[in-house]
Amino acid sequence: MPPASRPRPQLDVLPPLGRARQVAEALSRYIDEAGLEAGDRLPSERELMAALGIGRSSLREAVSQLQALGVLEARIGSGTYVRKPVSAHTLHLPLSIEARNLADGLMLTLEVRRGIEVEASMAAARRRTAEDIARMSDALDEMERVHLSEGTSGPADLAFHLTIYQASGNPLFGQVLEQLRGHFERFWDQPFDRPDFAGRSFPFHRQLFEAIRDGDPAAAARHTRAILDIVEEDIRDMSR
Amino acid sequence: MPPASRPRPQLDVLPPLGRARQVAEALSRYIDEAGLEAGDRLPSERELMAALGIGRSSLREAVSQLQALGVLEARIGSGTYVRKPVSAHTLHLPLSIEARNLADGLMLTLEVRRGIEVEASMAAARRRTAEDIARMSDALDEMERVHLSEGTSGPADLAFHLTIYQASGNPLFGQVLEQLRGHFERFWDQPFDRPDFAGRSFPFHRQLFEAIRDGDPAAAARHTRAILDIVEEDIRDMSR
DNA sequence: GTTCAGGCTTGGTCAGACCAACCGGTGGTG
DNA sequence: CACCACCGGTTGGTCTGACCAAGCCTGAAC
Repeated sequence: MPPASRPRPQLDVLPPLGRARQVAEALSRYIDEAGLEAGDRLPSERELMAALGIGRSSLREAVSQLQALGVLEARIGSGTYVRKPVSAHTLHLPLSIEARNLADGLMLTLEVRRGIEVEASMAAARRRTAEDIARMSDALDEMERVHLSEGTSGPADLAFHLTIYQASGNPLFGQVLEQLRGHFERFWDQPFDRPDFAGRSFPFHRQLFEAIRDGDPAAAARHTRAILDIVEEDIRDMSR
Repeated sequence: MPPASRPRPQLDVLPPLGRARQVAEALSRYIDEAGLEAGDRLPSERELMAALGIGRSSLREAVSQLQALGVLEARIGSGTYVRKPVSAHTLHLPLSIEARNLADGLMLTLEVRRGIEVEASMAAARRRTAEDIARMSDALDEMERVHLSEGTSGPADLAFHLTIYQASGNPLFGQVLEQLRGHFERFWDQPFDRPDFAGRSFPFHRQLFEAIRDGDPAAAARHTRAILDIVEEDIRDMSR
């Protein structure tokens, strides 16, 4: 403690906790204020560390954290890119699940998926806007077109479901399901090798759309269950 | 194994992507194999980097990532500690939620919770064993006892729901919901300040138990929804 | 106009150094 | 004997500077 005559030589206490956290927050704020969206590029690390007045280590640790949180993606020789836009008020809640169980059973993940997927459909039926309906309708048309012309419709199917998650008004649905789907599909080798995989679920998609469009949560839940029940059956068939 | 004609000087391609990822995985494996649990201490950074044969930067970036994922916690002058045990097979799904105010974040996570919670109750109603029923019954009795004597029942309520997750036969439910609950309760400061919080959900718990015991998935889903609806209303009330 | 080689940029890694907070033992003091 | 101030070693936190490898981009050669 300095003498009374000279109370304190302006000792602004440094980071009470986590310099990397501060930097990560600064980057988040930058992403928000600069209006960066998914795919956009951040300034180079050298520029950032100069602008923030910090060493490269600190900058890199912050980037590393945001990378682990799925916010950023660094590509060597190219730059650092935004994967999902964030702001300074973004709250991160990382979940961890033991994947050993998943390896021998995607049925377990499918069950969790069903719960979330049903709830998302119900939320969409309650909150969908006119734009949501238009988006879903377009995606559904495209999906049916691809399905009829090619017999299968992997990406188009995903696109349709994404519009549903979007219509739910709760971004968490899309985030959870996106990753769950990712790890889900990684388990079997050729999800689209069987051109008729989950093909029987095809007609239910329009019913699901109509239920959401008409604002009928119960029907939306029912049709979502029907689709996932078919997926479940087909998985059982394929694993025999 | 030196090549016969020396077509290649053994050029094991280095990290295709992410050295930090490899290190983080190595640390996860170590935590698993060493049987470390929450609160246990890791070797010092100097030891780790020597043992792994890497520079400190790489080690620190990996630790930084695991820290962002809530797995580790570094305390300066003391060491690095485990917050939640993981293994090499642990799957991380980082969620980000844009929460201008707490109540919004609460509602968003609650919605996801509801989906999973309902599905877990239905699964439990389908698959519960005699031991499950006994466990649930005990937990319910204890919860009711605590509730009547103390007016509130946080931990006992959690214990009851855990028996449901267990009865579902799907470990993923427990894993996801446990963490979702954790984040959930961290959002507001004094979850148990209001002794009557979610108190109205009290009677529904026995109905939920009976539905699961009787193997009635539809009723189980209904009562689970009723409980969470009350939680939702109370959140709305408290945030006013 | 196409191709490709070489240089520049960018992220990735390493090494060494110093700082600040913490921990534990040591020795003095009551 | 109990207590506590002190001090040095340990540990995470940060900075600097250097080098590497992969992407990219420009410009010369064909």
